[in-house]
Amino acid sequence: MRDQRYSTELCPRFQTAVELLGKRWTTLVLHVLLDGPARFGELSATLQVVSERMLSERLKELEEQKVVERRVIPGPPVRVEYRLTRKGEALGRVVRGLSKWAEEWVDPPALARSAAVRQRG
Amino acid sequence: MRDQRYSTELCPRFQTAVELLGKRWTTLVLHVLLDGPARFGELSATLQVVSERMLSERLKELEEQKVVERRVIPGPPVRVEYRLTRKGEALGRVVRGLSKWAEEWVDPPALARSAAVRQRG
DNA sequence: CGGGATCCGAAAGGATACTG
DNA sequence: CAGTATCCTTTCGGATCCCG
Repeated sequence: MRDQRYSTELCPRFQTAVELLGKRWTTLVLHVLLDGPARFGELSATLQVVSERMLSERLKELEEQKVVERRVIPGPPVRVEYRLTRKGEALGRVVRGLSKWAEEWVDPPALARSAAVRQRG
Repeated sequence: MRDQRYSTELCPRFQTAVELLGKRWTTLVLHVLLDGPARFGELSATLQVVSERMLSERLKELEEQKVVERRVIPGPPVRVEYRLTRKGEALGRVVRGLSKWAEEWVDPPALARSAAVRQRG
């Protein structure tokens, strides 16, 4: 039965998750890190649509939430590697699920366009 | 191997999915609809943190993406019911996955640091 | 290389009032 | 009941410059 769970407080844990994945780029960053650890520069190069400022910000948030681990490799030049924690891998599986859903249900030509979106069988 | 897939174009389908779930409240709405069809007023009452304007906007987007179906029940009073489509149920399973992740990995005390729910005063 | 600090326009979203 | 319209504040995020 639907109740008041979401009234003012929501399920706090779920909300934390929502706010995390809800932020722009976060899901993309996680998706890339699913392929393995990467350095800041790599991430930045791979995710060219994401500015360095945003990338930095998102990584910091993910680190605070213990979703990614930041490892400094002494230099020079200093290198910094980011990798998913166990918690992050678990979240990554959710991201994979989203990715799968997109492959299965979102058809390429339609996208955000209006027009006729063909429904699958 | 990590490549340029995300350079400027990204995987378009995945990006569509990200933009959908990424919008504030969308995930919450889907989570509620997982419990079954609901009318606008019900959704609004359940999701008290979400303004009617936002709820309306998100529902319209979800409808355009064929994630939810809008059914008008003639009145008066006119009633409008929203329910997940098959596509929506599939996406809902992703949302459930996120919910599960939150239950399993997000510890309650940590939530205070994350931007709290905007209390309406 | 891997960021942080600042500025500023764009966009999201809340409050309120109104409508069919 | 199920939304719209309008206004106005808050936040987001891109650009740019700087630093260890």
